[in-house]
Amino acid sequence: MLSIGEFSKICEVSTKTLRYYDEIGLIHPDEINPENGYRYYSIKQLKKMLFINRLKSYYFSLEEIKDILEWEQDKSEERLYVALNLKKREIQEKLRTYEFTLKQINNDVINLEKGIPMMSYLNEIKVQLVETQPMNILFTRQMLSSDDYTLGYGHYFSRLYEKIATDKLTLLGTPITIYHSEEYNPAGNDTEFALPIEEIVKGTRELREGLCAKSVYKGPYSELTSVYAKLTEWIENEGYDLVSSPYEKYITDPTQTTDPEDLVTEVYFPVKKRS
Amino acid sequence: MLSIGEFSKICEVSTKTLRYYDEIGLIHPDEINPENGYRYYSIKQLKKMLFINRLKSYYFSLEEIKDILEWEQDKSEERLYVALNLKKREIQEKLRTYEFTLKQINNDVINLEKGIPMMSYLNEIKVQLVETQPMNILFTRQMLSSDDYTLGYGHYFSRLYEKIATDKLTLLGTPITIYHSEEYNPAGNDTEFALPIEEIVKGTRELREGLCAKSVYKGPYSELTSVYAKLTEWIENEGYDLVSSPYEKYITDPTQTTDPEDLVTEVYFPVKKRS
DNA sequence: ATTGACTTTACCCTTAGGGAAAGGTCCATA
DNA sequence: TATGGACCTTTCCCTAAGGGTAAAGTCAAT
Repeated sequence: MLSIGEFSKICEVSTKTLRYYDEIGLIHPDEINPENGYRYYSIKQLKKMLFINRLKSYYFSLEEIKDILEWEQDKSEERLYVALNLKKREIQEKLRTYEFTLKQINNDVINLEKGIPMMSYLNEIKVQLVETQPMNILFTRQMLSSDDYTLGYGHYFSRLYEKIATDKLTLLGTPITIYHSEEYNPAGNDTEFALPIEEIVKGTRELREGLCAKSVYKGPYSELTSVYAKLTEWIENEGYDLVSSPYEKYITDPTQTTDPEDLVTEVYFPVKKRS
Repeated sequence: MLSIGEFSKICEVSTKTLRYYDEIGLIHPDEINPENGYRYYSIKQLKKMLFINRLKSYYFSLEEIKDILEWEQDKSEERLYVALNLKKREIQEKLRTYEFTLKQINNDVINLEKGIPMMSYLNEIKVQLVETQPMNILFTRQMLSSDDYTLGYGHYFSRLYEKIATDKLTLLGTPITIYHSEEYNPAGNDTEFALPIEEIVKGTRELREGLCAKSVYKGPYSELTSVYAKLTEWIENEGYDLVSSPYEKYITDPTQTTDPEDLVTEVYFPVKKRS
């Protein structure tokens, strides 16, 4: 039997950690002296502890590790195989987002080298007042959390495209997203995906004409927040009021555009002059 | 002036977050109604908030962001440039560790496909009892935290190699690391780097001969913990006692080996039969 | 005046332990 | 046998960046 200090030394895990793992039920000492509460670990527990360490190095949470350790012997290998593959994908996803961030930072660094301040692009966002035409749109409306956006967009738009194809409808323009939620809510936003088409059929509605404050933005979708801010600022300053849900028109096809910097999006805020 | 809800909606930041940022002094509302405590933000604060959001997306901590916001206007661009480059390197480092982890997971996945259980390599670690010869070593001894290991190793060994080169000494074998710390301590371990040489000069000492439990391990250094565990288990079972500090001999040169799986390391535990 | 939407503060919760305090225990040496 | 130092115990507070909920106050429109 090994005292907690000895076991700690062998596994290269602090005694604090061992006590914590005991507390959360991840690995209990083989024996506890009932008189003084001293923890004693057996040599056989080494393997379990090393396994825990390995899973930790794979970024499994302690909760996940606890689950894995509780799987029955006969099914554990297959389930572990599945779990490892899932974790692999998680890490690959993280890698992708880090790579994207690196690109973004690089962009700013290059700009700074040229003497362009980081947030100066805000001043480049121009707002114009336009009168839109009524538009017949094929739509689908959903509650979407911000995490699902990238996935959701592809999914819902492709369903709409599919319907157009199977029903032999006539596409009249680029995709549109309408944001119905009054305020930002990380849990989920009421979002409508739409495609302008010619035919009036079931599943279409009219997007009404009217006065809009409009901005055209070239760059990654992640910057669109700034466009919204700019438009809000503008209508405030110019004495307008928002009268219905803002919407975005994707001029470029994100699936066809390799560099996010080349994406072009139009943002519309339907407004009327404040009375 | 915008209420916290309106400001929250425009910036796509929750009101909770805004209150928290107020609390930690990251961004205070432009005005607070002294009667009811309501927070009011000005349109001008939008830019600041968007800047904070951008820095957050670059994985700056709120503490770091607070610092950045406090830099004086005239120096801020240069300092921001430096900070961005530092953060870039941080992210690149994370990318590298994630890539390494992916490799490791893949290794286990492939093994599982072949029906080899994840921790079975433990059973492959063989322990033998050997009698070592005395060795004259050129050494340097340091307190190293586990984070510094990879950097430290390169650094200290290259200093030793340098000395051998300048003093025209005769190298007799591969590098050795001796672990003097009795127990594992994340804050820092007493670590000795050594190279066996022929000449007895200032800065050399004798690594004494004697009975050792020895294991040879082929694979990444990150698995060496298991070898230590295995050796500890072995000396326990076979009735030996550790009599001085364990050491490692790096048979392959890590700077010359591309695949960590090919690294070969010998681990020695100086022992004597328990009386 | 009332209702519903909005806001306030306050308190507890999250991960994976680290640090420190106060006290009990073990073992080897004098 | 006493004692000192190393080791062990529990308990409490702390981390970063907010989320969730409750209780209470406030605003604007009907």
